[in-house]
Amino acid sequence: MNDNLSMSLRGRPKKVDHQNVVEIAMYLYWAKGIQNVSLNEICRKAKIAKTSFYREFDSEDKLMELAIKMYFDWFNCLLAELNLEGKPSVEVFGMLMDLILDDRSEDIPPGCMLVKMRDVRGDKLGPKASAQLHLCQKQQMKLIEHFVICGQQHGDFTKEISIPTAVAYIDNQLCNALALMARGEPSDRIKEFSKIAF
Amino acid sequence: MNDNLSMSLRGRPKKVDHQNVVEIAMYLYWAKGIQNVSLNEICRKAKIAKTSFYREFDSEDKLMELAIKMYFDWFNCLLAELNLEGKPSVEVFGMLMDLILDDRSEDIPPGCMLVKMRDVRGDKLGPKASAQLHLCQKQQMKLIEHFVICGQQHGDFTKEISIPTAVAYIDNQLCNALALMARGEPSDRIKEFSKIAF
DNA sequence: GATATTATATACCAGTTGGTACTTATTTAA
DNA sequence: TTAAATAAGTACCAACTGGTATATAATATC
Repeated sequence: MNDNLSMSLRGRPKKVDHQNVVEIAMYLYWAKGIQNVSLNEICRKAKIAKTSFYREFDSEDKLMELAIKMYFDWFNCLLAELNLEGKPSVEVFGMLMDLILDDRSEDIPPGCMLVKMRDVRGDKLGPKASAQLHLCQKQQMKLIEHFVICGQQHGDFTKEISIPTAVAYIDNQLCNALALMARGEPSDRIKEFSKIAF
Repeated sequence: MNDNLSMSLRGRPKKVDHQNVVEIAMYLYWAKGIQNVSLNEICRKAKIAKTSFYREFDSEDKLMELAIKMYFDWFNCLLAELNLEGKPSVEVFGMLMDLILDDRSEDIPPGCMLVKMRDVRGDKLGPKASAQLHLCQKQQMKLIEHFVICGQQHGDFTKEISIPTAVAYIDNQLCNALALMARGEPSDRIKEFSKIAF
């Protein structure tokens, strides 16, 4: 039932499934936007009492942090499966675009949770969630930078454009495509856009 | 004091300034996002009681509708001043981009109110505000379409790209630039982006 | 001055939010 | 069997939301 290693042997056994609650929160945040999901709703969907929630997590802020982290880990698994390392830049960014434009399986919300959170006002997020979000965004930029530098070393890029500009431009294009997907734009149109843009 | 033409002569003279309330609401919606402004806050800032508000307007939804309309009218005035009609496409879209990238005067919030509302969930807006928003967005697209068609007739565009695609692409680029401005991105970077994109 | 008319102000409504005392249920160990 | 330990459930908190019933203040006409 509960495979938590640090569980104590005595007392009433817990029913709340920590990971399951984070997962439910993640999907809700992802699908509806983090601003449009209340803690009460999460408890209702996860079928736990709010008191049980507060025994397991210390605040809503903490739950958001964990949900963002879970999303980012999932996303990095997807990336790892693509085996991008060593591939030419055109192929790398083509595969990233395909990943974005891919029709998702039934349960996965459209768009990217992190992209959707780009424009969330800073004062609406707690310190933990805010820090986690910035960390993810920084790592994402680092990843793009890595592939830009690799590409430039292989002569895939014109040297007229500086690396920071190229990184920001590509990040912007990918985020833009994700935002369009989230908005329900047909993927072939987005593909056209990206073809023009690159 | 009150220059409303339809005011009645009898009874206690009203203090609430209709236009002023709409204006305050517009700036708050514009600056903070329509989801992050409550009616109570507007009343506080406009220094009127909520009952006075409900005497003047019939609902929050109505106020949002009026605020969106006021914004759109202001925006169209700006456009009219540019005298775009008859100019070649490159110049038209260059001027639009300059308008976007222009450092605004002290009191005007960054970005575009309508662009900020693009990703607001439909169920968070009342029917009136929702309808007004869609109307504005449709008119905006029509305007871009107008300039695209004009440009294509003058041979400014390659015919390889269909008109709907070109319209959507340009709209997307402009909205994107506005979103970047709202996010605080430096305008010279955005200018670089748009140079690459066009 | 009395009265009709209109606007404002106080105080409330039910519903939501994140968060918490306190009681009750379920388990293990003594 | 009983006591300790742990978790769940009920019922609440203050602060906020959009919206309103009702009392009161200020004006014009009679």
